Amino acid sequence: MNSIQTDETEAFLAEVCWHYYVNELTQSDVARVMGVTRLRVNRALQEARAAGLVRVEIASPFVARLELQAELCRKLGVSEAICAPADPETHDYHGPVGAALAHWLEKGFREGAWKAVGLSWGLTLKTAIQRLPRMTVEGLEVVSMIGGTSQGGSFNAFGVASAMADKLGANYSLFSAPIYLSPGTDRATFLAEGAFQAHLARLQTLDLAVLVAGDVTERSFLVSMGLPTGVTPQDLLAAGAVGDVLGHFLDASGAEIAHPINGSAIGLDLEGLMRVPQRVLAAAGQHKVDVIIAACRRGLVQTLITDDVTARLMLEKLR
Amino acid sequence: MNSIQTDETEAFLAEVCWHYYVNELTQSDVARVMGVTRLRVNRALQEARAAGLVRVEIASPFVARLELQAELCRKLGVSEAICAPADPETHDYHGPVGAALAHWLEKGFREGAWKAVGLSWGLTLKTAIQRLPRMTVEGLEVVSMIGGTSQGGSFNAFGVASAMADKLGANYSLFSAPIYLSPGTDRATFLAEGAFQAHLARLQTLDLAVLVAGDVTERSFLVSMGLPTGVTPQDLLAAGAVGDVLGHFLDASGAEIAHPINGSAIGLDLEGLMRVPQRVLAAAGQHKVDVIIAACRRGLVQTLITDDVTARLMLEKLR
DNA sequence: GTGTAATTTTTGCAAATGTAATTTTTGATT
DNA sequence: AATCAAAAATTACATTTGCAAAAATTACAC
Repeated sequence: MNSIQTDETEAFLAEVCWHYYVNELTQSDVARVMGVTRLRVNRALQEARAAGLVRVEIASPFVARLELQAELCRKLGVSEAICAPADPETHDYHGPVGAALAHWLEKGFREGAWKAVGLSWGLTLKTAIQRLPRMTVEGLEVVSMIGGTSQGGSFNAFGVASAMADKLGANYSLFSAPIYLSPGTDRATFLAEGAFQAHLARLQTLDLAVLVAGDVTERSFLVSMGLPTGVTPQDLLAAGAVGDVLGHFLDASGAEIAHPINGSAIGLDLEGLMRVPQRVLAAAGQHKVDVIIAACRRGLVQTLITDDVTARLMLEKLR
Repeated sequence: MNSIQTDETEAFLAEVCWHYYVNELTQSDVARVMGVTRLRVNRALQEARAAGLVRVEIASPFVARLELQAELCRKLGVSEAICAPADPETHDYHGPVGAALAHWLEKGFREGAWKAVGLSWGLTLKTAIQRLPRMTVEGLEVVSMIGGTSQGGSFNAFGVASAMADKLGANYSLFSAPIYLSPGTDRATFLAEGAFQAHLARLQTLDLAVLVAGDVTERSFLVSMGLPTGVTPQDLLAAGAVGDVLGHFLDASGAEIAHPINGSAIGLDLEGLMRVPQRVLAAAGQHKVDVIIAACRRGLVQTLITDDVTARLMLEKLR
């Protein structure tokens, strides 16, 4: 073996570290003061660090969040995770998460990262777009990735896409269609319509998909207002669903559940979504923990934006 | 003013520090990951350090002693201070301090730093010499700097000098004289004696003086056995004495007290001592706190060897 | 003493860091 | 819209650090 011999006494290590870190001498100076060679000082510092003799502490509340984010990246396999600070009182996640998404989007737009942005819809997304500053993004196109409900107001597909386009001085296009085909309608026939074809083509050119996630309770607008006639939340739960992304219901492992509803969703399917180069998911809340995990496991998510409370719940679940 | 504008948010600073210190990226990599320039990372790190955001902690019991030593250097104006670890039970300082002095001397001898070493005498010094390893120091001369008492055994001037010379294979020379002239004896006449003249000449060539300090109580052998007839500890205390170095009694400020005894000491006087290029004082114990401080204030001491208990007592006094 | 092995020190160099000068960009003002 | 001032990025360079190869020293066995 050729491992270099390094076994200085702790007193020596401590003194080297002390001169170097506390007194802020250079390694050369430490060597001179202590009457040894610079090499030994250099090695001593490495040994001390390896032995955990020196511990750097970063005294900032932000560090906890950074650690949380890194842990999320590791455990969920996403390449970026952002934890907005949740309001611990109300745990109204829409505010912080919306702001974080807005900030993230703003940065990207400013860098000119995207020309065609695909949107889903929901309260989280609406909040984010509200907080987006008014700015001009040259040649940007906002494209809705799924159909909308007939009700639902400003957080519906129409409201979300138009609000964003308005904020950014962009054009937008959306499906003039419900989320789900009614049972019996032939999907191919329906989509053969010229307007839909043009829109579907646009979806192939997206360079960013902004996703949200819904759970399978009445809290989800999709569930409470958008499900096709005859489909109940209980059906979906029975099929293993933990929530939806773009109207496609996933089980805990991230696979689409075996239920006809996934075949009748109007819009970009998950395979198509995977071809969009950049994908961000903004979602938070205790009830969404499972679907967020599922979406990440499915590999849909590159950037996850959530809040610290939800993040901790997810990590707890993944432990 | 031309102070560069650096006012990053704490979140930014924390993230930079986190990547740099926790993840151990280089500054360039941090810059790349965070999408900023290396310069900003570099500045951020400096700002964070300046703001106390990063705190390096050295987890070692030795650090406390290093800090103690640095504090002693600063407060006492000595260039080197060594605190041996005292036995907190017995607080027998002779062992640790003796060992520390022995170690310090051994290092110097090994480097061939000295050719002529001046000694005082006392228990501390005797202990140190006992712990000195047997070694050969080419051409070394051991010289006693003061006279001795007629009693006192192996810690007396004779015992100390001969023991050290024996350990180091050196020659030694000493005063065949008491510490103090009896009242009435003329100093000049007494020292005109040929043997003394030769010895005094040797004292001019010393390159190291090994000093100890005594207090003004019966615990000091000098006080209990060596004082000239008619001089009592009370006399000395009344004159402001806090202890002695080389038989010269000092007041709290380090000045020699106005008492005839300082004029009748046989040996190197303090002015002569100051001409010895290197001077080390080994002393510890609660009762010696004042005299050690005094000796340092007088500028007699370059290297102070004591124990941590005494060190803390001294710093407490100097606060 | 002599040779050999192990260790330490020296030396050299590439990478990383700290810093200042220059250029570019940005934002504000007119 | 043009101009200016301020801020930021780029560039360039000196210092410091990390690391490996070569040289010197030391330790040890014979």
